[in-house]
Amino acid sequence: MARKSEEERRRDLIAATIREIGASGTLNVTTSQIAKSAGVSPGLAFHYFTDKDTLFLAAMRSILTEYRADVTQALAGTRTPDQRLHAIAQASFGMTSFRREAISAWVNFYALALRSEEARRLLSLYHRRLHSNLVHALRPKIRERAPDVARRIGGLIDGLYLRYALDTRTLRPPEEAVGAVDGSEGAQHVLRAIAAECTEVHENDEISMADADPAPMAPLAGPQE
Amino acid sequence: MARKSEEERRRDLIAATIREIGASGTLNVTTSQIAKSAGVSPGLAFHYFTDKDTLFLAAMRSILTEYRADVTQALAGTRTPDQRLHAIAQASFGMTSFRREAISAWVNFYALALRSEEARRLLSLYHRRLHSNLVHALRPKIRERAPDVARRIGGLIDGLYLRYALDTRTLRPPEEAVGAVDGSEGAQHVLRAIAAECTEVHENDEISMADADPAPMAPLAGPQE
DNA sequence: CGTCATTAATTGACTCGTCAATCAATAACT
DNA sequence: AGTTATTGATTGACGAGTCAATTAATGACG
Repeated sequence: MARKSEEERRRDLIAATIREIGASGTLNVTTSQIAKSAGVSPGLAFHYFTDKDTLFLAAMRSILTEYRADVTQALAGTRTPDQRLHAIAQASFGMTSFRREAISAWVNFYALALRSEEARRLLSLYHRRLHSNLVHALRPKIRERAPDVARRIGGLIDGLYLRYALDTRTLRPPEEAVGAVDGSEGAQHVLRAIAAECTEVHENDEISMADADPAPMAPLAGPQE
Repeated sequence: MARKSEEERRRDLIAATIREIGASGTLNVTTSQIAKSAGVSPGLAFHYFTDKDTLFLAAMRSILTEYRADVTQALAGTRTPDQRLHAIAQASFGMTSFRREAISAWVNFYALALRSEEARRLLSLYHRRLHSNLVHALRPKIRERAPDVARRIGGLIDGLYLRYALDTRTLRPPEEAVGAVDGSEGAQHVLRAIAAECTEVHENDEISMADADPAPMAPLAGPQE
């Protein structure tokens, strides 16, 4: 047997992949670069991963796992629905997701989803988890309206993430993060949107008694939930 | 002189670029492919565009121009703020933006923004235009809250676009658009979010008289506007 | 404790294909 | 005849994936 365990090598290679994608901003990174960054020979990457795409997907799974851990941790101490919503917003715009490496991985991951079924599966897994977390936190506040609202909030999180992540000020790899945009502003926006949605639901509930709107907001059922 | 005017050739090449990016889902398209698709020899692309990235950016500018024309047209006949908001939502999720080619261009464009300053400039141009349109339409309804709300609605549009665009059902290039997801659902969501935001603003205005909240929603000033 | 055989990780030179960009030749036009 | 678009063969570089050789472990046996 040789130096390191399979487990460790895979981790090293995945970490190197994320690092290199982060540095270059592209999936056009050579396996040699990645191997070098991981401190191994070019050939070894193919011993552990069948091809480049497999390696990328493994890297993306790793990013998703990190994000998931972040969310889980943030949700851990929460008791109220509002705390849970706050936790989700914070985690989505937290340092973990705003490292240049994570941004690069995410954006290129979206592009990969255009041509890789597996990437799309992974993406929809993320979507479902986020949606489920949001619904769980929203249900106590707005009952059956939770799924519908959650779909918008999920979209909002992704959209704002992309905007802040691709802001010229956020990028710039060196530590000269001068006017750096962190995610907290994004999290603020998300919480306001949630507040607005919840206020409106309550408003409508009160009014609908007197108003008797025949079809107050049709279902708009989505794929899951 | 030869067959076609410079103007025409450029258009052909740009159209071919968009077509090929759409077909492959990647920026990894060879200039030969593009040239062939445009009906010219491989070398000609470099006569009109200095290099590949320049060609991509020209293609993206073309997509943005199309989108802009769509929005402009949709806004043309409008009289009320609500009509304007409806027009923006419709255009953002209209057929123009949901062709596979446009989706592919957009998603890869986001990825390009990671490494190209010029792409980022273009992206922020799009952001500013959208924001400005939204503010213009929202101002009559919610006055000074328009810019803040517009930022969220803009983010929501982008996020939902990405979600519907990358939905497995939306993709699939052939015309077997069976359970095809079109954008209208996305547009519905955007309009609901706007409704919620506006309701909340009015709600707050009424309440704040009696309630006297010391700092009701701090400014959250953004880069533009 | 050595030493040798076995097993498996690791290496890195190599193959084979690909592609961006060039450029000398040519065709189309005035 | 002169000008300019257009061609397409070519170059030079690069990169994914392979593979035979090498190295490091393990343990069996003396």
